[in-house]
Amino acid sequence: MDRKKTLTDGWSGSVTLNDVARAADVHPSTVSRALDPDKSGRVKEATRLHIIEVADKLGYRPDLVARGLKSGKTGTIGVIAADLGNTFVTPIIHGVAASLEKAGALPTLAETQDDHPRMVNILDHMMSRRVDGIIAFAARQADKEALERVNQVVPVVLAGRPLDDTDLVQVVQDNEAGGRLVADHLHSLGHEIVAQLRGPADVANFPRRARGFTSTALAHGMRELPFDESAERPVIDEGHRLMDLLLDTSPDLPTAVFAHNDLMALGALSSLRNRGIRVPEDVSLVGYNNLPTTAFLTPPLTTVRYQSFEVGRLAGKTIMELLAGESPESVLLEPRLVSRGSTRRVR
Amino acid sequence: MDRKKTLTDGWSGSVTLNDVARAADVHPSTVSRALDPDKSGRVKEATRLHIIEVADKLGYRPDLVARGLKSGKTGTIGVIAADLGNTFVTPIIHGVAASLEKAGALPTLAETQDDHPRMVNILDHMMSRRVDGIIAFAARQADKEALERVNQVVPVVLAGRPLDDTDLVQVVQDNEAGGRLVADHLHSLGHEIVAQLRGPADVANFPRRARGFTSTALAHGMRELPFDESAERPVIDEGHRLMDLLLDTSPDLPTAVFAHNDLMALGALSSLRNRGIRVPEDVSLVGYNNLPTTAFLTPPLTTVRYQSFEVGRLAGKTIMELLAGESPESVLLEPRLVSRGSTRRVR
DNA sequence: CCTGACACAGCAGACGTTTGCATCATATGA
DNA sequence: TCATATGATGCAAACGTCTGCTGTGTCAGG
Repeated sequence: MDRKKTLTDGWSGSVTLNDVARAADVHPSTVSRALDPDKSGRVKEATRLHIIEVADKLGYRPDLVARGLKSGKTGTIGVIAADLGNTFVTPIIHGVAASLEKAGALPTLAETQDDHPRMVNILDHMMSRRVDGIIAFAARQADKEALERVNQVVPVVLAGRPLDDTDLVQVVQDNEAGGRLVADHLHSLGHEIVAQLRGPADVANFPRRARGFTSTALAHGMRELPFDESAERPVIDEGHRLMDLLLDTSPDLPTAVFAHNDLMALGALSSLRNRGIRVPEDVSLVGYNNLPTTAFLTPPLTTVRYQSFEVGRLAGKTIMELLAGESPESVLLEPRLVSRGSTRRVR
Repeated sequence: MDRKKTLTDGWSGSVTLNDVARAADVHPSTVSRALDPDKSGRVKEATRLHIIEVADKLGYRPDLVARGLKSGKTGTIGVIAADLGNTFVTPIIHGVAASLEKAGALPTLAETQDDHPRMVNILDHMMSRRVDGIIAFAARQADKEALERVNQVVPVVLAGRPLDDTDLVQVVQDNEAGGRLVADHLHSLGHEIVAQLRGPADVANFPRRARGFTSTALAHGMRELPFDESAERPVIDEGHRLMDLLLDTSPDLPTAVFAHNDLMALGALSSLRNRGIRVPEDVSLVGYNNLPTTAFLTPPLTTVRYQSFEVGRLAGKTIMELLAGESPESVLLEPRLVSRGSTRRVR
């Protein structure tokens, strides 16, 4: 029953239901029913075939805008990222797009740049566009209330970035477990003096990683250097800055450093290099996210795999389920440590 | 989870022009005019202020879907990528989003996976959604006809990936110049036997890079090893495969290899490493695109800077100009070589 | 006072679909 | 053969916004 008209077969511009109706000598409503798979049982088979033939010949394509106005559903999901320049988000978008496509929906994209007023504007704009739902992987704690308010009207799913104290459905990784994995790993290599380069404190991922790491390090009897400075944004430059700061202010040198994401690890790496500190001979280094290119660094970066594509895919799936009236649970994905050359046994 | 509409908040989506009209005790058309900056001169100042006040109090938000049906403009630009998993496209999307936002438009995203039928489906779907224009950075030569047909109805801009023999507006880099830069660079380092790892032949970028490289190499009297195999897709694995193939089949070893993009260069790098061939001591390696992490490889990768963000930004700007009835020219950006440690002087 | 100009606001018909209801013809059962 | 059920289609009213036209008043000029 593949009666889909493709552009390459010839596309006449804007043929409406009425045009088809006139050409097929029936009423527009009959055309509407004939073309709707759900309703087509209510039209005589012969009429239906005739209408379909005429529609095809004319190159009719339904106007999804008009349908959206009538039905209240636009088939569009708003997707909100913090920073499209961060390669971490690409796989998430990728996953979302793949997932939505199955349902015939399309993502529409905006970027908050981690700015709360911008987030509010974007939500406002998307509501005006009557998106059917929203997937946000840009949530900061400050955005919570606005997101929850939107959720009264259309489903909202948080992806990649969790939020504390909210009932919003979330599809995220267990960041605390991730932090624990890193501490376990370093402990198993014999490290005793460690430090963290923290990501922004109001993006819940980072405090959670920190918490998991600290508690486990403590449990193992490791010493974590007190260093509470955190990055403005989780980017290369900030990793560099924090590493410099740590080296300049700390009386002791850690034998291992946990940077809260791979980009910050990169910055830390170049900071260390600049000072002639070798990785992993002098200091072991761990990142987070497992960006595709980290395996090709020298040394290859030990990191924590973040299933970004999977997060996106599940977020897309989840929002479609919400739209279908189901009640999907939040998802907490398990992290996995990827041990490579940037960490090494001490002593 | 309970998802009933609450009609008491600003985003309920149920406050219409009619609601405002009723509350302000005027006709809907008057509200429409009062709220339209262009038409507001046709409404008495006092009435206008009153209407605005009421609209604000009720939290009125125009329904962009209804407006779109009436006006034929949706404020949405279709953005078509080949592979959202390729980090090369992120900055382009980023640039597009930044540029559209200024005009109050929003990108809506789809992915062809470099498959022609999918491209046709996507175009079809986007036309149904009545996008105002389309930016494609996924164009393969096979897609040309379909894209040109769409261009009869709404403006189409090609970004990042050019097309041969078309009148479509393009915002791309001068890939041939890029290829020339690489050959010049290798020549200046004294290389005489070189080879290319080619990207897919039907993505115009790659043959152009090849052409620029080959002609300049020839002009410099360098010898290019005959190796016509090209990658199925411009990804890490394919770079690895091609490098293996070259090493297995070529009687001579090149002193320098030009991989058509950074990801392929990464693959080539690991292929070389596996065989104990050192970079750059034994073979110099050049990539293309200047992905953010290439500078952190060991050795840091010599590559060609592709201004992806700028391409996206200009593509967005261009399509808005087309929508405004202007006639923007195609843009050809100049590449720049970024010389780093993966290439070295021979002899 | 009358006429015309003008400023303001209402009216109603689109835009392309969907859908409850009405209508008509035909088939069914007694 | 009549009444009723059934099946197929037409009718028209929406969805929320915009806009050309049609009234109203008010005011100036004659």
